[in-house]
Amino acid sequence: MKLEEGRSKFIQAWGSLGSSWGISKSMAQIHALLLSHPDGLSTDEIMKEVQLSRGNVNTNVRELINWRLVRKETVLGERKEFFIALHDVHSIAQNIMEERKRRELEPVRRLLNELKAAKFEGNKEEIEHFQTLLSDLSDFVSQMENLTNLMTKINSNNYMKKLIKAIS
Amino acid sequence: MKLEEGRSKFIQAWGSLGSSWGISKSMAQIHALLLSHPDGLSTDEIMKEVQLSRGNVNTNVRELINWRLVRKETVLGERKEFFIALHDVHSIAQNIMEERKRRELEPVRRLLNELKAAKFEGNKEEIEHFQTLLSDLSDFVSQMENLTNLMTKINSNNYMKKLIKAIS
DNA sequence: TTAACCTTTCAATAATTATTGAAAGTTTTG
DNA sequence: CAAAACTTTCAATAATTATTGAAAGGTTAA
Repeated sequence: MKLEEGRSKFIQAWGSLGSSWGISKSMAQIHALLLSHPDGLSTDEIMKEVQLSRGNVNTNVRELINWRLVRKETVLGERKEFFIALHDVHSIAQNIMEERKRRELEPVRRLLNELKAAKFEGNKEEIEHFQTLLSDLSDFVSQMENLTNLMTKINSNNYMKKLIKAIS
Repeated sequence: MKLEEGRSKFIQAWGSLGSSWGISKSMAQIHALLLSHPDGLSTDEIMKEVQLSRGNVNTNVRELINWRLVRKETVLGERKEFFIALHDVHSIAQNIMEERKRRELEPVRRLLNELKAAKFEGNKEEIEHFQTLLSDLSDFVSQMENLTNLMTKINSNNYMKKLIKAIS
């Protein structure tokens, strides 16, 4: 298989997988493209390679920067900006986990805290069941947060990585 | 606050949070409703409570059953079916993780395996970079899988839960 | 200062995904 | 068997989300 063909396959497939990750196809494609080009690409190069509009590339590259998966770089003597993917897979994993925590867990936490603070009136048993539910869900959220933190630890500590694998 | 008000707030909010979890609003609302009713509800009761069409309720309840978050039950002497949520939060967490693993990780694994098996022709350095990328991403996927397994372990073992919390 | 070059914004449009509701299907009951 | 009670399906429609591209905004170079 030609390398170009492999890369292209990767980019296309990564794009469609993006949707199951809650990420837009364009964003995932651009990410895949940049991951496969160690030296970074300019907006126009990205547009050409993945066949997307300038606005789309601009938006999604900035979103990738928000996720800390891509950084902007300027080359001496060049006017335009180049975008370079973070290539270390542990950092990628960590940034994705952190962003997902922020987007998925924090809003839940906020809701649960609000409801846990309320004083309810009504049928005693029903109230109790509802409050148990809230408290259980809180535990769940905490557990997910712990797991995220644990992943950070794993990344920075190879010994711990082996420990985890061993007990898993 | 009236209990009914709290529940309703919970159901509405859970619904909008659903989208950040990659779950449709209706599915999340129905799930929240069933979580707050220990004895289960019938299709018509769900329709009434969350104001959704029969078709929508049917589809999403069945999706919740696929996720193993809800089970169907028939009551002696009643013709209709009742839907009961899984109320144990550890099992809920585990089923969600497993479903997400299946949806999010497995397709990536398939793609990576396919590409890793290919023999590429082209610039040597570029090929090497691309293959390193593939292999790194494989490691990432494995790590996520290990984390999922770890969570299962945590759930079945309270001592391990404390261990994780301690080292996190 | 102005032209060239590049980035950003955003209203319009397209694509995707969710929802409805009526019709068809299924099972139970009399 | 037919009617009643319920569930499932699915084409049509609505709602949401992604994408375009042209115009506006910046910045640098001549």
